[in-house]
Amino acid sequence: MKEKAQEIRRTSIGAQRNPQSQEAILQAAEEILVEGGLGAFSIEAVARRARAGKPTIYRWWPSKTMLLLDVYHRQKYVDIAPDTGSVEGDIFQVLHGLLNFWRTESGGAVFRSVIAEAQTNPDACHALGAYMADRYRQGGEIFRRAQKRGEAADWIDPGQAMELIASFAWHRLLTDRLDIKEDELRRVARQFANSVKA
Amino acid sequence: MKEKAQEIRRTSIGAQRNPQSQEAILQAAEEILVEGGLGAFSIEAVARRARAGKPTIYRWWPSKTMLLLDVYHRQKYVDIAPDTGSVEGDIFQVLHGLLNFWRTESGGAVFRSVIAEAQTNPDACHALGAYMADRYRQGGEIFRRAQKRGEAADWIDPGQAMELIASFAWHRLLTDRLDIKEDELRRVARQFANSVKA
DNA sequence: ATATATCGAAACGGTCCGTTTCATTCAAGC
DNA sequence: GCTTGAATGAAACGGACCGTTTCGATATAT
Repeated sequence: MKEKAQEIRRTSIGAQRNPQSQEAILQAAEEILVEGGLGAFSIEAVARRARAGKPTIYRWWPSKTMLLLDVYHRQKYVDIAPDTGSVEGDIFQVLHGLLNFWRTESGGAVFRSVIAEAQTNPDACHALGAYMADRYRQGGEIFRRAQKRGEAADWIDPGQAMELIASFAWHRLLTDRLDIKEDELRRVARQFANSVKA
Repeated sequence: MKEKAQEIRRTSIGAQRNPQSQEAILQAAEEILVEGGLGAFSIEAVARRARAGKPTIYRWWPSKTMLLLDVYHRQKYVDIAPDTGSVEGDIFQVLHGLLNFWRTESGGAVFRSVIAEAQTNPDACHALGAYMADRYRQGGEIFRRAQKRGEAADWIDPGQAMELIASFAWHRLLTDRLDIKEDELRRVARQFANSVKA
């Protein structure tokens, strides 16, 4: 598991940022979040695992919160605006994709940590809010298409409709109930599809 | 603000728990959560504010998490199953009640802290999950009544429908967006009501 | 009267915080 | 080529909080 390259001590490469250290720090931070959660996430622990000095971390990340947000933004994206041809199909796809990603990849642990951090740190809360607003605007595409097809009512706010769907996924993530059965998830998707019907 | 009674030093009242200390500790814990959030919530801080000894706290609460959950369970309840005569009215009432309680009372700060704690502590997560399952079962009454009236489809799972509504409220709480305008909230209630229509 | 359990205060070793000091390494500028 | 200066990891600092132990004082229960 451990790479040889990580066992040799890194040192300065001159008057410039060492990308190997940056990568090692972000990597270590993510691993700690996945293995031990936000409770195990400390600058000391990250520095130890990355074989980096604490000043090196503090030089490039002003706080634990910012390092956490940086780890979060390195995560890969889940397609929040699939096009299956029907609203119900699209909604199911979004929910299935989100829950599955959070359950199987490292994304779940990282995102849980970001949300928890946002409850303590106003900066994290603001950053999270801005990011989510943008994603919901994007994801609202599902409903804009449905409105063009006449499948969704005009009074529906696409972004807000997407927020309701993501809210359900958040709730399952935060209560550790991502392992929803497929027929249950189909019923939820059906209900959400019903909610926008004309 | 500060009561005289809290300024005199409390002491043992014999071989039994001192209810004044218990009350002072829970009170101090709640105040700290409201004023400084979960980040300021430490056993040391609670002991200082309550003028209590740390061993006294640790004797009755095994961990910070359990003290937090105790504070949470002292909160007053929001009626999650009102009966206005229509599903849409009921849903609006539930959402309005929840958001308003979280915004104006101390309940919001405390609940945010519990959710955040649940992302770190499995005990808190399990306790929260069990509590929420029970509340959704109760709150599902709204939809059971609607089904009897023929206002809601039979394939709707009342508890699950209530979970979707609460999920939206959670999401607003966690992203610090409780100050939703009334007409927006009405649109959300309308959409949720639409989602259960036959 | 004695035993017992509680109370608050104080101090312990340990962890992590954010910062400072240090010797080392190497790019940039003269 | 030589000097300057920034970045690196290691070590140590004072401070906060952790969970625990010790302590003397208090008052119920037996």
